[in-house]
Amino acid sequence: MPELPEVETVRQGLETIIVGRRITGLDVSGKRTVRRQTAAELGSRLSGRTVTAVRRRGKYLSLELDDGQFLVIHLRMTGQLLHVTQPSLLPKAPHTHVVMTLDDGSEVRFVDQRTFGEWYVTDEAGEDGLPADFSRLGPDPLSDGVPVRVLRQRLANRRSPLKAALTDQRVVAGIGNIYADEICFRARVRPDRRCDTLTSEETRRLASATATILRHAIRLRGSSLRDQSYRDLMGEIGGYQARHQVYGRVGEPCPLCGSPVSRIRFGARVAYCCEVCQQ
DNA sequence: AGCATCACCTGGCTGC
DNA sequence: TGCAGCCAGGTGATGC
Repeated sequence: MPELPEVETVRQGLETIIVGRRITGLDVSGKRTVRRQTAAELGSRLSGRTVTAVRRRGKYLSLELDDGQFLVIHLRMTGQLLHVTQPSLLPKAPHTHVVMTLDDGSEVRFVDQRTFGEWYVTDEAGEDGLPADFSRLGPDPLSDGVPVRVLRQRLANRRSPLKAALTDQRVVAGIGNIYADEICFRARVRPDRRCDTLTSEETRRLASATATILRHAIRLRGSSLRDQSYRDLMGEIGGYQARHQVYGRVGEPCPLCGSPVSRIRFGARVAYCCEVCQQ
């Protein structure tokens, strides 16, 4: 599932191949990917435009166009962007819902098995020069950082479990299921701890673990799980899954103390953790 | 306001 | 072996 490190890896790839390129065509075959406007409107607003920048906040991608519009893409759970340099040699994969053609003849294909992913175009910009809708999102740990005092203030009055807060995109943008569990493990705090019981020291460790884990995961180009639904723009899988300490490792020894990793449930959620090392 | 729950969707897995 | 039913999971809507 693409979270911040995976989306950032895709962003870096897109930046390389698309900035300065003109969009020459858009073929929308899926019914659900484009829902805020018609496929025809999306196509006509993108055609002929040149991409000037590719930016990201949390899990959202924004392609800036030369007329001030933004093409916003969210991969949700199974969305993949693939760059195909010789389209005639590579048949479209199943679940290909959008094909965007560039002026060098290459294609960016959007493949999304579960059709939760979304594409839309907007011209409403926020103060930060990103699409206005992004203002709902909390700070991006990579581009904005997560100062301890911000995290402390955002967690102090919440009664929900820590993992629910970490994956709430209004608190911090970009953390999902995998990295929330890894961050909690590194900070040695249980994912089901009530936020308002966290000590300053624990919050400090959470802020620090967030930065460390996300940066490391980006260096390794993200995590691909067994279904390999995450792949980068060139179709390559990531490398961070080998570094997961607790996520998906129920029963395996905790890297710190050796006791088996637990899969705990709270509310409708599941999390992996070491019940000895994490309090 | 803040929190919980559900809907959205498909393929793979589990258990009978 | 076959198949029903569960599970995964980010986000927005809805309900309490």
